[in-house]
Amino acid sequence: MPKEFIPDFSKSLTKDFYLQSPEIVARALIGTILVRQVEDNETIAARIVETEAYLANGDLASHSAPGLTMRNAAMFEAGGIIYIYFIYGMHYCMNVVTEPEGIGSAVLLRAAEPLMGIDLMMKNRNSKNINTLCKGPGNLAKAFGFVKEDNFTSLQSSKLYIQKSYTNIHTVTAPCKRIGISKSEDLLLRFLADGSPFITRK
DNA sequence: TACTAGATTATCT
DNA sequence: GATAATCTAGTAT
Repeated sequence: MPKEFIPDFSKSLTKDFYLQSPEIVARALIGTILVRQVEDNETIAARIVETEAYLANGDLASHSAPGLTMRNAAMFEAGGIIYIYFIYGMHYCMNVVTEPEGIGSAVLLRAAEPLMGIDLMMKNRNSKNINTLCKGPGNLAKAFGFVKEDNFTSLQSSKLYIQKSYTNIHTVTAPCKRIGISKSEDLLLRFLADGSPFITRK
């Protein structure tokens, strides 16, 4: 960890950023910091080290592929909100919605490096291993305390935002195959912070 | 280190 | 009624 992280809402990513294509956003999010304020003024923050893009077109693995449904509605909103879904009967996953309204794309946050509120993350995860607190989309969402009620939440409020990175401690790897999908497997839409010990796997 | 099974339920066909 | 953008613990190698 290079230096202490200081949350600063004025450095949060703007609406325009989220209106870009999911591939651009997924790559650019590596190294940025997800910040969430919880009730008693405690702050949870973690540096994003792994993302996957889910496209509006030609991507059968995307939840948006079958068109608008009850579940994926958040993906069809304008970029800059989050899409939370429940999977395998027990896990939530957290996505950043991208592109303008009606398109249907998002970026799945798969792993992050805990920076602040680590005690709270440990409590949420019921684990003391800092290396795995936010490793994997289900774990990341759990560490941050995301639940289905957080679906559609804006990323442009002081309660929840993504802050620009202030150092480039990692380079972003060339895109590779996404994890855990059975359709459109060959699309290279997964981005990693090179050499980070917090990513799910090489 | 590598693979496998089991947990468990909202959502869509 | 089948499936799923997962995780963990267990057993095998």
